Amino acid sequence: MSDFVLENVSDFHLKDTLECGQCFRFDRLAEDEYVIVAKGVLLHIEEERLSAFRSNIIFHDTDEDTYIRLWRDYFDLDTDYSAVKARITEADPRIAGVIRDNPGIRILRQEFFETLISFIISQNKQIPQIKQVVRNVSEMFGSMVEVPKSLCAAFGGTSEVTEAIADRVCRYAFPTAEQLSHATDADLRDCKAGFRAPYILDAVEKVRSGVVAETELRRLDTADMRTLLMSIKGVGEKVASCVMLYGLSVYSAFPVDVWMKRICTEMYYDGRDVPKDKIEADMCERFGAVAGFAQQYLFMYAREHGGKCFRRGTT
DNA sequence: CTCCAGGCAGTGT
DNA sequence: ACACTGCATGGA
Repeated sequence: MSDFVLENVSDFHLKDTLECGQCFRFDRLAEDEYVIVAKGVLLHIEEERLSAFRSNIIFHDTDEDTYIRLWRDYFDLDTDYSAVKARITEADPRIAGVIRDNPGIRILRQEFFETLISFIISQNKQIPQIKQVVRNVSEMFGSMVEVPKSLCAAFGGTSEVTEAIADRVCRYAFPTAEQLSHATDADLRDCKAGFRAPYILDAVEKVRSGVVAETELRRLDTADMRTLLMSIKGVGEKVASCVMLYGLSVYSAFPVDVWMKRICTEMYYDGRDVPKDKIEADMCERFGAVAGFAQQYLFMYAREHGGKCFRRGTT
């Protein structure tokens, strides 16, 4: 199978989109080359930067039909990000600079169940550790995915999966609710989920039994959607917002975590300490239907700038 | 060693 | 309504 190439794409930067904290199922091969596992498929993807704002995107070993069926939706390529950016900038002109620093971030349209479990795992953990636990869970309970030929070639092999690939790349899809229903508390602790193990079990049971069903969630308005999600143990305000934004593509959601609180108190409350739910309500009012996009640009900004300051302070 | 990490549930006022 | 604490695990 040959590659599918999307030429001269704007508002798309693979690295920033994957590494802005919304997704945990990718492995980096090189600066602009990644392996992503989603929708039960392993994607070997590469970006060729033409300029600061334009790229070719190479979907290795992918035919056009698969691109249309899976990846166009996953990477949100039908959304006009210049319009999104215009609406954000209209709501707060100061964010223009933040967007200019990371103009290629997109909100991935990820799968609901995987997003739910992943963000339950995310609480009180750092991103590399979240990735590791999600990978452990996938390897223990998920199905193995097919490794494309281009990936073997990238590792110097011909067609067989080498040790190097197995080591660098997760080759297991995230498990379905049915598959995860076989997990015990001890299994999940072996995956290093720690105290989140019972939360995962509750989420799996509610999804598998239909108490929390994706189709029903999508029918509900955002308030009821959020309430239903929060009926799961281990799902609070922040995790519910993340599941809505990343796993159900509700772009009016605005997750507020420590980073978001940090930057919002600086930008909007003159450094005063404001509760997170108040911040969330205010930002949703300000940014409306594009709040989720605004949050993602701000998150990247907070992590880069805030992170640097902290590292300078401690070393 | 201690402290903290994309929080949340449980318990106390 | 709000403040405080414990929580598994690993890295700084």
